[in-house]
Amino acid sequence: MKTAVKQRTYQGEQTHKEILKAAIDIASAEGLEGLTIGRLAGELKMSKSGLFAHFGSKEELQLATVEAAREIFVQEVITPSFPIERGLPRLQSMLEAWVSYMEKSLFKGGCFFAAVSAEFDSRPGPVRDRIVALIKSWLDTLEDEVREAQSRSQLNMRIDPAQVGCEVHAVVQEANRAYQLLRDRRAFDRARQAIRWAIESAAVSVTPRVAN
Amino acid sequence: MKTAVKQRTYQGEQTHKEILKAAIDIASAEGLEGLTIGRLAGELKMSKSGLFAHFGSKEELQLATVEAAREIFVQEVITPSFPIERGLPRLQSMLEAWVSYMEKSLFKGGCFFAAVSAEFDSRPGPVRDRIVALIKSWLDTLEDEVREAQSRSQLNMRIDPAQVGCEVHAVVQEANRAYQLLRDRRAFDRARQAIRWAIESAAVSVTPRVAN
DNA sequence: CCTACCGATCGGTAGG
DNA sequence: CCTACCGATCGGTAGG
Repeated sequence: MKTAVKQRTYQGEQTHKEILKAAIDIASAEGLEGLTIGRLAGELKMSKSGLFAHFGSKEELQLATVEAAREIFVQEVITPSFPIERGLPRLQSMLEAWVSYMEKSLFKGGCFFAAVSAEFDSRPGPVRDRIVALIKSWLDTLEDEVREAQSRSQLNMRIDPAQVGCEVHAVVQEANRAYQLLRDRRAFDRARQAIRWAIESAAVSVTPRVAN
Repeated sequence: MKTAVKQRTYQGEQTHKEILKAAIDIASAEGLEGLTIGRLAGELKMSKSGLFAHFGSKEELQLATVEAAREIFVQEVITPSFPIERGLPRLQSMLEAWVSYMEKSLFKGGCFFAAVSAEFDSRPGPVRDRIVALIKSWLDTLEDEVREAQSRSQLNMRIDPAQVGCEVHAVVQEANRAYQLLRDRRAFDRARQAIRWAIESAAVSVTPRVAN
């Protein structure tokens, strides 16, 4: 009896995970609104209401999908950089992990957060609020590591940490867009190059972009 | 009789323009799929089928909306820079016009092309094809002006024009995203600053980002 | 430009 | 987890 219950709970959890994996894939390509319950049920060969039972509403499904995507992002991009020394080394490590993660094209539609942040930037509600908070927090993490690099004399004290954070964020996002739209894989190395220049030009002693 | 016909044609054209103006506004905020015929008809206080008569299908409406948005972009960003001397001056003029155009927030959801390119990057079809072609053409325009600046000895011959084109494109897109998502108006000046640095570090004689 | 429809699909519920 | 529904809305059509 006890085993059966446990079995069912384990099965339920597995199903839950499978649903969210498929949901991230669909949402990265067609958005969190394009993620309809019927579409998702069809993909998983489940009934609509069977799937629906796992979540109370479409909004709850969207929020759970955002959370699942967040966990993968943290695991792929942030956690591997924890052992790295703080300051410039960790900043570079996180940025390289981020570019690699995009280059691997883990999800059908590329970066999940790039897709859904554009989709929800004008749709008020808890889903937008959560997406905004996560992106803000990632920008803060980058900015903070720039500040740490300054305090360790790895970057010039006179540059604005927010400015450098935004610049590196910008070029990585551009790589995702260029790849998704133009299918140009050179976009990833361009992002790496742009990151190097953004960091070098903020260094304590500036190295020119090209030899003159 | 003839006047009446002309009148009706003129009226029809006016209505057509009004529809597309509203369509761009809705699509910039809620996407070209969120632009439903019922929603658009409601906004314009027309019947669904009355509005539908102007276009043969939803796809035709989407394509017409993309074209209308393109015309506004050309008029706001590209045309004003035609009188400017080619090379670095024209490049800077186009980029400043682009940032200003975003800062003005002409449409409800910010940059139309930022919104719909993210939405359609995984939806094959003529709408995606058209959006991709327009974005490709804008990137080519920027890259071409970098090349012109090189041939006029305003930028270093050893830098890659595509790299600089992508970088400036990236930082302007980042400004739109940051403003739409975080409502931080400093994003526009950060974009201007990032453009200056991208250009300065590609100049014939490099100026450091900060005085050392 | 309108009214009056069509089948399909949406999010969601009842009941098991 | 299922079948069998609900009202609302979707893109689109007929006929005027």
